[in-house]
Amino acid sequence: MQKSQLCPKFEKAMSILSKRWTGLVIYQLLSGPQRFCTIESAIGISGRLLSDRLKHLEEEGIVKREVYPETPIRIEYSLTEKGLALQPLMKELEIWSQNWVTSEDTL
Amino acid sequence: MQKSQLCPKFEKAMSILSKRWTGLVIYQLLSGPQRFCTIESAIGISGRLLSDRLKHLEEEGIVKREVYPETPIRIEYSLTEKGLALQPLMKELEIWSQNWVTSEDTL
DNA sequence: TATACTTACTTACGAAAAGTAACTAAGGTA
DNA sequence: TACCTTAGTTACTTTTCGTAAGTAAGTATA
Repeated sequence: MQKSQLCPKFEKAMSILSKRWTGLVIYQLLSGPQRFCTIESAIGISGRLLSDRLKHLEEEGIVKREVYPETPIRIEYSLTEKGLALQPLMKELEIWSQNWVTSEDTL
Repeated sequence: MQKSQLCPKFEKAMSILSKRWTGLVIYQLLSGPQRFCTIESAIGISGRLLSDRLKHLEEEGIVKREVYPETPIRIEYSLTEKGLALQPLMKELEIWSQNWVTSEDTL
């Protein structure tokens, strides 16, 4: 097996998107900043994995985390400029899914 | 944990793209029909997983497989219309990666 | 005839990641 | 003190991945 011949930047971008749940987390955050439990129930991910994904997306500079010391505590996750820049891509995926994914596909 | 509130078609589309390697396989096939071993070395995937991914993409109607009984045998994989329709999305990912992925990110 | 070569896979198996559920920590409330 | 809320973490099982070796079909070579 050989090393890939692809552009490393593209490969990196794809590796972020092709990790399970990360795409959906980003998509969900495109509708605005929100807290942990909101994302959790919106996309149906478990706390264990959401915690992991948010941590990685923060490290990648795609998501930022802000703490509001209210009662009960509020921690909001939102997209950085880098994260928001994925909007056109998500739009294309919406278009493709509407045009090509049938209702039988979703069963 | 609750069920997701997202559009099922979009979720399905994302599930295809967020399975490891599928995005790269589709991207690679955008440059034209090609055989198993070409894809294998171009993106650095193992035969075991490439076989699995091509089978699934065929089931999804994104990839088609054609056998040419030459010597040695030639089996070509190419994108269907549904697969080709992912080109704009891949273009957006290229743009994003060029704008936002740094060379340090790729280390 | 037997051995080897090519492509396109498949099988076996240990390692890594994901899924589920229960648990913890911090802060406030009854 | 006991309990509630959010935001996680831990423990454990199941699924998926990665690596390497093996198989099958069809030539070609010694």
